[in-house]
Amino acid sequence: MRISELSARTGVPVPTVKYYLREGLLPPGERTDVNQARYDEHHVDRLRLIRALVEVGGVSLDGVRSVLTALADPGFGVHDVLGIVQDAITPRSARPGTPEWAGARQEVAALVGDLGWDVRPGAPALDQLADLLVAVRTVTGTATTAAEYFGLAARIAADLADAEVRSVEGTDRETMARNLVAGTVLGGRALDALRRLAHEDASGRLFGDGTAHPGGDGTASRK
Amino acid sequence: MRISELSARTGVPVPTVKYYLREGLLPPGERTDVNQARYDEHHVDRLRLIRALVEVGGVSLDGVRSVLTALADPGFGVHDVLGIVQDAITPRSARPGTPEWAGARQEVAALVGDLGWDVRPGAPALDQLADLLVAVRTVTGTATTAAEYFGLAARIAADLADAEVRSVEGTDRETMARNLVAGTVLGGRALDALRRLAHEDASGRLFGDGTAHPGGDGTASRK
DNA sequence: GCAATATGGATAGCCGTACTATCTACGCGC
DNA sequence: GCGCGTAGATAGTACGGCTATCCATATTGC
Repeated sequence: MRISELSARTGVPVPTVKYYLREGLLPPGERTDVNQARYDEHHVDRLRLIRALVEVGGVSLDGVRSVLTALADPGFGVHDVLGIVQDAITPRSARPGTPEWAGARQEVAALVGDLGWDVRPGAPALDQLADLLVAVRTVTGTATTAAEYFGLAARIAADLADAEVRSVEGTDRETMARNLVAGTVLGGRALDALRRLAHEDASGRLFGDGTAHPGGDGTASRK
Repeated sequence: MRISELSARTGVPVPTVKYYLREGLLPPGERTDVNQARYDEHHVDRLRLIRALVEVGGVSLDGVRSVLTALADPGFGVHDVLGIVQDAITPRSARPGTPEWAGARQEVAALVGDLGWDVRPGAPALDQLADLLVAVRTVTGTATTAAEYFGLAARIAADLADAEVRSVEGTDRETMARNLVAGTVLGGRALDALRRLAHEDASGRLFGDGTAHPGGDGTASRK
């Protein structure tokens, strides 16, 4: 197919497709002439994955590029691809170097050790957790420990992660890796959105003033 | 205190503090002369909250502004403030209007109804979940149902949300609301980071090749 | 008392990200 | 054979979040 059909099938404007080609997010089409190229289903899939990661997952184009590169390279196993996508979506820590940060980072490492999780010692998520611990202490003015603040969420995350990772098992490497990427990025957003809704429900039961939003019957039951 | 001390106490550069003042994120200091103003502890707290939300929480300045406005207005109850912060941090849906989206949105509403959650029918997180369902179907090429895809995460989110909301109870409105805001934003990031680590652990057990982490920062960028 | 520095206020400029527009030379399809 | 589509290149745009500069006035260290 030509670029206009690629655009029509995915809903991505032609100039944007050209831009992605320039940026190396899409492999060039098969050249049939000096100013003609042909694209195939693989391009459609790629483009759909890019848009899902960017629009719904909020991943930067730079992050998408490194993920796609790893996906396309059979030298990377499924587990390697996961590490790469995590590095691509984890914000880099802003304030390493202060003593309180170093302490927080230490606590995080200890917590992860206690949980028995086998993760890269340099995983950026560890730094991010240190950032978060510092931030929550600064904002609340309390001396919350890592175990207090992260404990419940960590146990819950372990259960969920197990189920999610197992759910992609069983197909070929490419499909597993792609689904693991989608699961990591989109699943993270989903969990966050669900948590917000659950917060709203819980907050309404605890702090609500009884004025149910129009359409509700005012009873605040659950489960 | 004067602006330089405010800057020193929070680590925020003076020009940025001025910018926040211009943008209405910080209330003006108490004027003592034609070109002198005084700031107090309240400004320090505000600034720390702003930086936590922006740097660690990834919230936009626009979102921060609406949150701070609601926090400062005693007319908003704790539950109202939560709704406002959620609206501020939930990305607006990109593709409403297509039939598949409408169907997904319908399914999401049904799922939330089944769970017995009492949430605003127009909560943006519901639209976001519809986006996610459409995206995951597009990427994987399967017809996953909302219950399948969201079910486990929803139950888990409910447990966690309950504990989190209860943990802010018991102080004055201002403190509760502030901690609920911080809990929503920072707690969401924390859960996401923990989930990534748990994914890494689970993936290593299932897909790992046994070669334990040999350094490397994992980034595979270009340009 | 006085120079050096800081302050508040305003305006303008910068940087990165992600596109979007325009231009050119050529090919395809009726 | 003529108009639209295409590939490729270059340039421009929009937005968010700062950063720099300027000015008139205050404060501070000596």
